[in-house]
Amino acid sequence: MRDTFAETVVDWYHANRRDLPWRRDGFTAWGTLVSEFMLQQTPVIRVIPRLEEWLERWPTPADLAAVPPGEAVRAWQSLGYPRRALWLHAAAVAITERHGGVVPDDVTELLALPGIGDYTARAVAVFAYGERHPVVDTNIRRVIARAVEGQGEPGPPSARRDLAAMEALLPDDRPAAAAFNAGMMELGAIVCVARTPRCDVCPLAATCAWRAAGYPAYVGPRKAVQKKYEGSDRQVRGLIMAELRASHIPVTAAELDGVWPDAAQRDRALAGLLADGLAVEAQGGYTLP
DNA sequence: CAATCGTGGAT
DNA sequence: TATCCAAGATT
Repeated sequence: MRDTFAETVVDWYHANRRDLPWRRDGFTAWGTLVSEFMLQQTPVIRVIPRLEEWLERWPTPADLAAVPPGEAVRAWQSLGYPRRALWLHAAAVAITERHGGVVPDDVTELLALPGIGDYTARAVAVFAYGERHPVVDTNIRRVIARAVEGQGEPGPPSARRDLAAMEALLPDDRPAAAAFNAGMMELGAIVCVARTPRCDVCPLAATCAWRAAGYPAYVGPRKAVQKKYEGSDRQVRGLIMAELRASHIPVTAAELDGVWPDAAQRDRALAGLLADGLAVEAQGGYTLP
């Protein structure tokens, strides 16, 4: 019985999917949108508690739109990349004002919202509304690179190529397409992982091109090495943001002097935060917006 | 296209 | 200890 590639993944997914909040019955499109924002570059395990707090406090886009953006940044806590909180708030405002408080199901309309790119727009359309689109995230890129292309790692991201590669595998049937998207992500997340793939339990092991070729080492262009975090501007921005989140009154410049010894770097970080709208000048100091 | 943007856990 | 990596988006 030769299942197709997609059928194999879908069957595996139905039998092995993790029980995650955004997969519960009755989970809203807004909840899906919030979860996808939080999951951008932040691991599932760290997202779950923040997501549940968030949706209890702001169960609809209008609820979030009604509070100052700084409240979103504060509730974001230490999920990282706090501009996402700002953009999520701005998206909630736009959804409330332009879409009657209903999260759009159309990819083009989703793409027009702040903080939503190729991945998030399709993830919301597919997982919240069951639309048929290819979804491509880092997991799916890795599974396709290995199982289909026979390479140990995906090449540099290219939205056009990556979406076309996923489209070529996508079932015609909408529910099957949604399950295939989710299944490919899940497979990449818990089996076909970056460091030590668990090929012994992989449903695609028998047909995997990379395995068949003897696991050749990746030869293509290496992804840029991530710069060291310790001592970086990112770290200083993070330290300043932690101060602002912790205080409900303006944080003075003198207080910020204590977060980092290098004044020039501190000033640069603060200027960046002000430019990004993550910090604003208040009487006698700085606060969240 | 490349650089920038947090944080924390795993190896 | 140092490096990698995580459901990306923007400029």
